[in-house]
Amino acid sequence: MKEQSPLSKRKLQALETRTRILESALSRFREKGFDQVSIDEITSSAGVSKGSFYTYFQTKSDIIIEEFRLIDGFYEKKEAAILREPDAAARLTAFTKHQLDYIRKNLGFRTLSILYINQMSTFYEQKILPNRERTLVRIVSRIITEGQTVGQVRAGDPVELAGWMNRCMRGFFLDWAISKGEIDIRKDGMRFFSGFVLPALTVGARLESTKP
Amino acid sequence: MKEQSPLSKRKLQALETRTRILESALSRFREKGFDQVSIDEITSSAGVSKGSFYTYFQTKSDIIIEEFRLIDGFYEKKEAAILREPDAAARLTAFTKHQLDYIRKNLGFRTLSILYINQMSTFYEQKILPNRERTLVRIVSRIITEGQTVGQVRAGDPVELAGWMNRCMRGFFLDWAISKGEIDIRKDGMRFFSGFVLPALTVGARLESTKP
DNA sequence: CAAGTTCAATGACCGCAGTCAGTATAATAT
DNA sequence: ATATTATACTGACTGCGGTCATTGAACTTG
Repeated sequence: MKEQSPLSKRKLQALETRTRILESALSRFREKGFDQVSIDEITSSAGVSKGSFYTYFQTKSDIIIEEFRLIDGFYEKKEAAILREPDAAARLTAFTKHQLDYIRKNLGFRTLSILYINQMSTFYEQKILPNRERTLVRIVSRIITEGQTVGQVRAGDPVELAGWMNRCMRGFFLDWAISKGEIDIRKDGMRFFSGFVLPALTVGARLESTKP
Repeated sequence: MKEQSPLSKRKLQALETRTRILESALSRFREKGFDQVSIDEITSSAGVSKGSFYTYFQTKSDIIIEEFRLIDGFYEKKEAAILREPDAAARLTAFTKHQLDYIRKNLGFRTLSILYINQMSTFYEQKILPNRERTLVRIVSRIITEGQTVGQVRAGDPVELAGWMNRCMRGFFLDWAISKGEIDIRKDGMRFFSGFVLPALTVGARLESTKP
């Protein structure tokens, strides 16, 4: 019998094993927290050996990376709603609101910390944070480009500006992670964005001087 | 009895032990790198037991924190030179140049990574990064205050603005750490500062629109 | 079919950060 | 002086992330 599927029995089993490990890990992380779950626990619960974990993931925290990829899908779903906003400033603000909400509700500062630590530690790898290919940069640079054509956004390479805005927000997320969630991510995050980041981008919102 | 000499024999020995551990650790870190040096190596070289390490430091990376405190002294030494610059923009630029230089030459991205990881991991805290008491914030907020009185800097709470500027730069340092030093800290750092952060602060440097 | 090759899977093993019950000794009380 | 308390210090021990030589099952080749 000719197998149409590109997945041979071997590949299928491998994928199955990988999925078992991934789901075992994620469900346990959610239940007890990353630090409270050992690789041995993950693998024995998944019914595989410890070594198998390392055929599919390079470090324990790589599991978290997997979950983080979902955020791009989230942005894509919100894109249409964001572009419905009337001007560039409102669009960027809406984007940031969605971002803060997603991170607060779906990631949390612990997961974010693990992500940052992973990105700084591992060498071989998947730099997902300052990656220009990401949906995040795509959407923001699109808003910027369109804003420039109608004179709402300052001049400059849209991709670079999007990266810079993104970087500033990353600074905020780092502060949030360090504060262990003590900072109010929505309130302080939006205040920082509206009060500092957005003015660096938009032309309309003139910076006021204290001297007339 | 309340009265106590700060130099009792006991305290002296304790301080001596602490110093021995600290210096053994720092010299070995510089020689072989943080990850390549074990606590056992540090303590046996210092002629003390492993347990002693943990009477003076809570984690291995706490040693790094110690070194990081020196940066405040560096800023203090540069303060006068920075304030010799003619206007707020030049002062903030000079400050940032010094900061980038110090971090590049004296810390490096590996040490910075360890610092960030430490700050995100440890709970019993010494939050030295987003700390409003730090020299960094003091100097920058002073520049901002003075800049506001002569109409060069936008309105707003100087301490908050200094914290925000600082936060943006922290976003850059995080990117630098993640990139493993691939980013050119001076070139890209100054471009980011001059092109994005400074315009968010100053009134003089008007943001240009592409539409006239 | 058998012989050879690939690679998923194994689990004993290692190195190391961090712990803690116990010891030694300085400071203080009697 | 002796007893008591405080604390610097010890090092065997634990738990866990990560490694790797080996095994055997799924594939390929002849």
